[in-house]
Amino acid sequence: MRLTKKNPEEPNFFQDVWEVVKLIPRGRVTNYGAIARYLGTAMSARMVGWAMNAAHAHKHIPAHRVVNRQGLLTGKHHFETPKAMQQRLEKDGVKVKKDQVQDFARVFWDPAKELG
DNA sequence: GGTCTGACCGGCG
DNA sequence: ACGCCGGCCAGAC
Repeated sequence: MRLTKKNPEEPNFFQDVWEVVKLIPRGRVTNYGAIARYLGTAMSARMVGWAMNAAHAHKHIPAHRVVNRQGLLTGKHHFETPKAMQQRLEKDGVKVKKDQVQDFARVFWDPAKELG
């Protein structure tokens, strides 16, 4: 099934992404693919990133808690300043070094696993 | 309306 | 470890 506007019955894809992102606990991070899998669009991880871009303009969403599969802060250039993402993560208690989340495996939060 | 791009991912050589 | 490729799908041009 597709979560697009072609299927009006399905909830809005962006909204789903944002809700999941809001549920990320403080001090934890997740990645685009995990969110995509949780929403049932495993191969559409790119759309999650694209949704994050839209989210940035919309409301206050902890977009800094979403990194790529390696734990790299690939989206930092889309924040107010390139350093904002890392600063917010460190404020959450997540160590970041050279755009790389430290102890990534440990702070990783998988919605499909945590939420069911 | 074809073509390219993207805050990605997994697989393969 | 490294690079390349195909897949996904919404926008921009």
